[in-house]
Amino acid sequence: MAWDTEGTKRSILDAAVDEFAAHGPDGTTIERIARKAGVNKERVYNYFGGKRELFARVLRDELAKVARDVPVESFATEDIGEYAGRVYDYHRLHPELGRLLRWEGLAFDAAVPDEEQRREHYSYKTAAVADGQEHGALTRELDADHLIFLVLSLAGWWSAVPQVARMITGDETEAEHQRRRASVVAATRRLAAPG
Amino acid sequence: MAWDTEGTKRSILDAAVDEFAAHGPDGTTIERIARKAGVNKERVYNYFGGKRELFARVLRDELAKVARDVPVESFATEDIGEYAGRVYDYHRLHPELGRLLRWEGLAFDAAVPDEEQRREHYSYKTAAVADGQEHGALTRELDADHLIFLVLSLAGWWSAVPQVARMITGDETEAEHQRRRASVVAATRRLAAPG
DNA sequence: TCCATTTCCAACGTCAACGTTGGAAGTAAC
DNA sequence: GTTACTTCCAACGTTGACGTTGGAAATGGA
Repeated sequence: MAWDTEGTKRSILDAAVDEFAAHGPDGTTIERIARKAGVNKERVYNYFGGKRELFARVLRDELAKVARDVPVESFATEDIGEYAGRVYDYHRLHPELGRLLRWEGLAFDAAVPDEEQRREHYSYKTAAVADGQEHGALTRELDADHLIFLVLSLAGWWSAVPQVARMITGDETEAEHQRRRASVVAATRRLAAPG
Repeated sequence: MAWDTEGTKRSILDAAVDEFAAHGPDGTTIERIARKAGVNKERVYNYFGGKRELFARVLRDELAKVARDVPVESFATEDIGEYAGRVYDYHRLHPELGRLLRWEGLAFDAAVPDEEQRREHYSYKTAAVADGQEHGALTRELDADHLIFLVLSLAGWWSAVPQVARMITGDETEAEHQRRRASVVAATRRLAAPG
């Protein structure tokens, strides 16, 4: 039987996303990742170093995905409310990213990997808001960096404390998800409207 | 030397808050809690059952504290912006609660302890918003449950993903905290303003 | 076909947390 | 001071994850 190095790496990464998102850096074991991927755990150490490095790699990959799937140029031309709706949709469809970010915030906080690169990633979003403000499409009452951050909070908080969301709003039926999305869009527009 | 059962329990609970907030349910070990409290771990099992029960107890205590320290009756008479500011302040001063809630959301989600009691806790807040809406002090564009939830998101997101906040807004100086608080208050008012 | 290289795994020693137990030390009632 | 009870801990066996190692199986070039 032929080797399939790339396939093995892919299996490991896929399993790692699941495990890290589900159990976090501490709760995840290399053994489970390896078992789930159908390989020996030595492969994980050999290909990706330790747990920490693997976590960083997984997070980097997921951030690349969201940047690809929910792009934004400028809120001078794009509706920021609809953007927030798309972010909400993304979180709902791919809960992993948000979970990974929150695990990271809880477990690491300081000493985040790839910090410089990620700072740049966010600076594009801030620039898109600043551009919208300059063109009069968004309020100037809030600074651009805070405005984008708060918009992300409206879209992301639901999955950050899902148990609280459930206790306040009731169970997560499909109808409730629609209602939530509509609230996120409406709230974002209220937050960002000029004048 | 005399026994001090209550004191021992207090020490354990205090240590448990620190450890759980810092490391979460998985990352926390009963051994470390016991060591920090200066007692044998058998005491922990004897007084509080296992790790899970202790976590539930700690969270319950912290929720009682915030309910006491940031009370609210009705947003018909109280400014919801200032309320959000107080929630922000509370999170900044007592990061434990937010961290515990996020650990809980990540580690347990379904199967939250004391769910009924906590649902009631939140229903008071929703009622305060509904009252504000009935008196024309708050917008009716958003449902009361979603509005309070989103307001809490504006106040809480900063500590939920502190690393993201840092990358977007820069380091957490005292000035930056002031700016954040002001943004939370302003954003909440924009979100909730009637008409 | 032979040999160097790469991929892969079973098995290992180490370490730390789990939850429990047997009994010592302290307290209170009589 | 004897008895009954409570508080406390040292020590235990068990389990599971860590990261490593020695070598087997597969590959590809000479």
